[in-house]
Amino acid sequence: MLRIHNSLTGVKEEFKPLRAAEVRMYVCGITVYDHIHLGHARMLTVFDMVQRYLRSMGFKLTYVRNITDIDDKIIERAAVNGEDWSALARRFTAAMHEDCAALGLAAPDLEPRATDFIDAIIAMIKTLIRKGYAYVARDGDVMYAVRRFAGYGRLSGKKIDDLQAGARVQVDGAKLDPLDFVLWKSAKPGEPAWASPWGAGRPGWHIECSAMSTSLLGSHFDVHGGGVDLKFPHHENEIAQSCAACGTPFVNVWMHNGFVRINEEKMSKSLGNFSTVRDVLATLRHPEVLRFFLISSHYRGPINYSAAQLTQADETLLGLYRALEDTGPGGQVDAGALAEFRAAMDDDFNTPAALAVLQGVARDLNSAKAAQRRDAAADGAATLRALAALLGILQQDPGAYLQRGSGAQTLADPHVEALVEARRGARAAKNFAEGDKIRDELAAAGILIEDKPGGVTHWRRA
RNA sequence: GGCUAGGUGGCAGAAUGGUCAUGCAGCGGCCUGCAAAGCCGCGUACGCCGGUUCGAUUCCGACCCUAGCCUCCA
Repeated sequence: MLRIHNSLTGVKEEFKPLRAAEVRMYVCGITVYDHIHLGHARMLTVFDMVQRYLRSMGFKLTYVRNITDIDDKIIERAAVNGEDWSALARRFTAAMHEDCAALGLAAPDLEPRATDFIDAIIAMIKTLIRKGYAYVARDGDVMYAVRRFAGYGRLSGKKIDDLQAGARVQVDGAKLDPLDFVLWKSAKPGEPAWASPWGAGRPGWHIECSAMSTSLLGSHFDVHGGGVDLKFPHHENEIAQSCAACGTPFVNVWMHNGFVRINEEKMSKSLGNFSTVRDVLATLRHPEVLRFFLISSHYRGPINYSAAQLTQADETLLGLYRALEDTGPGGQVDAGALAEFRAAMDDDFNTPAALAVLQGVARDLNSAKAAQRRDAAADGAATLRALAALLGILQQDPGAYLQRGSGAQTLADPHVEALVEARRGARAAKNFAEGDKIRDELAAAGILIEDKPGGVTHWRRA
């Protein structure tokens, strides 16, 4: 039985999809005006993990993750670059897809772009106006009247009066209430614009997600996810829009992943303390190290990013790959380990606990290998690979993975092989001094030697 | 100021009212020509103060500290 923490109620609940054996999930994606950073990578990886696990449970999943390809930031950045805004959006969409592929993320089933849903957005705004939830302000923008929606603040646990008392929200003369938010922005000269009943303009950010999610998944669906920073106001506003326009409940389960922090501070574009995915990946032995780091703690908690943390993730992953080394295909998946693993994942996607199960399997596998119990080793390897597949890790060839290295390589593979062979010859002749000298040379070049039973020597990069 | 999530051993990070998390690093042992890897073993961790309880890291209350949201942000 899968239990998921629902941000709407604040507790873990048994997960029951609206339609039997079918799950509809929407996740707020990226605004494409720059390269994605580690914070985005966490969100993408978390919901990739969720997606894989739901599918492994046998659910027919429709996973929708949008792309915001029209936004103030995009327009500003394009102006700075002297670039066409849509060209810039396309460029960073392509870059994001490259990064996602590098991270080993399965593509969502649908990846709608806001600019392809202008008609649906306009239709939704018309409905909101007709039903009295929205109004045209005197500057021509269309605003949502927050006080008309009774449930406003339920998701974020905020009360409208508290929000106003403390925050000193910037008062915009065109708004009837300071908390009202924009649904349609009238275009200023030179800005991208679409025709609408309220004149040329573009959609506000919040309405995009309401229009795309309800268009593709229906007015009432199972799961909606995103980073915690979207809880308020973005997701609160989505609820207000979708419920008011459709007249139905909107989402059953809200999931929010925690932040990536750096020096105990949120990593974000506005603070300027972000590391892009591609920069970080360039320092790693394999993108899987980043994925492993991201799933090493529970998705709802914060994680603190540092190079030392990535090194630790690298070391741990290395150990798991070592266990898989010299194990062939075949073998039976251990039902007990699988059940333990699923129990961990069923508890609100407890990936750290699931990883602990993997470690236990790896230990047994190592013992079996040491004792030359070939069948047990094959079963252990099959189990380890099968469980890890559900998390999207340990699917590379172990030997190749271990030889990859994470820094600049000082010695090419053929040279390494030649030295390893020379050392083998020296040792066979009991010339240990020479053999150790070669091993020291290799170590100085970042190559580590491991002698296996039967005169076999493995090498790997530090 | 309002609201939310946290404070676990050297580090990372789970669970849990009384028995093991797990990993990395460290120490001892086995194995090895020596290593490495692996296996076995070891370290009396739960922010502070009260309360409930036979017993609390785990429940309740106060306090301290950290992060986040209240403006764009995954």
